[in-house]
Amino acid sequence: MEWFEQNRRKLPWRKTTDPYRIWLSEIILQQTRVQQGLPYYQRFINEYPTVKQLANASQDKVFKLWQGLGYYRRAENMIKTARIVATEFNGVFPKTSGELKRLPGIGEYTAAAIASIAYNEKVAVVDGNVYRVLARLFGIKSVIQTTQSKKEFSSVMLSLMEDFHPGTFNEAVMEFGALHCVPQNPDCTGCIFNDRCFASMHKQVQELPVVKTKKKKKKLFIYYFVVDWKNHLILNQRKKNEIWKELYDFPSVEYNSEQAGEVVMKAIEKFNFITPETITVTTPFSKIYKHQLTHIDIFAQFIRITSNKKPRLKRQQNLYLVPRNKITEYAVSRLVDRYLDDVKQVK
DNA sequence: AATCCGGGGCC
DNA sequence: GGCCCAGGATT
Repeated sequence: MEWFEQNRRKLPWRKTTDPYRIWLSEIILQQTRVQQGLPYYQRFINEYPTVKQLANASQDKVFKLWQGLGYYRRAENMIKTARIVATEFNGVFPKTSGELKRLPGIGEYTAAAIASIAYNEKVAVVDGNVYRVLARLFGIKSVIQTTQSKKEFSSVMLSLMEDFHPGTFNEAVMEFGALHCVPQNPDCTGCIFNDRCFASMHKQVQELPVVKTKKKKKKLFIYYFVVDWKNHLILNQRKKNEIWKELYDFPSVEYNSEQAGEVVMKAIEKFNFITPETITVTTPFSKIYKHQLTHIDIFAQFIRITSNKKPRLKRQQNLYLVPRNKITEYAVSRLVDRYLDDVKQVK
């Protein structure tokens, strides 16, 4: 707690106990570094200072503001929760971790964070920082991210919390993990726990915490069709339970292996909104864009198609004919954003 | 309990 | 190129 007092970063959500702002910061910071989330937090607070204003926002605007942050289900659940709080709770977030956890996008960690920071409830947070700091300090060798170890670390946190302010104590452990007890090459000789840290004394800093072995990455090959009709492009909103849910991209075909050009050309016929006789396909295709996600390596190629007949779009296909100069109003993945940057005449 | 979901920065 | 981040929902 003394270390935290002296070393804490000045972060905007630390200037307030407003549950809305605490909640917003926690949603943004799920699996996201503070430095990456910071500008997004500022933009959301500027645009939507209260939960009711966020609840009244359109999904498209919220997703555009969220663009580039990843894990887009967070944005979807964030809107849901904002609307529930605005309508069912009259704009006031529930005051216990148990009730908070029932809201979409709020799990054990986030419920504990909000309840302890905004409402002084004595509950412990367990995040990546907590796992690392406690595992090293006390030599806890349980494999993290199992239901059992989550409870174990939570109980250790509670035994340490004593009568400190719960929210401040939770933040202190996380901040210590984020700034000092970092994953790689921490400064153990300059550490306040130097004389009693299990990992440091037993030279197991690199081995702790014990993490599950990672699964092998899959590969995904996406061939995008950029269909142009009279300065309009066809956008596709991804709706299924797949990557980039709710974001916009172009009609595409996806494979788990690289495909020959003829196969891709043949695939165009499956799109019933254009007819092969009235289109011109520009060759060669674009360069291959490599895009790395946590669990997939994506290889994408963009194929420009000019149509001299108006595409027939059905609403249920989630396809939209959009004027070129309006494309920037739609939230897209970083992959598509990168492509649009490369061909600015489209953007 | 296992699996899926983004993007970025650091070493 | 691997690691991991103020995790949650679904299966």
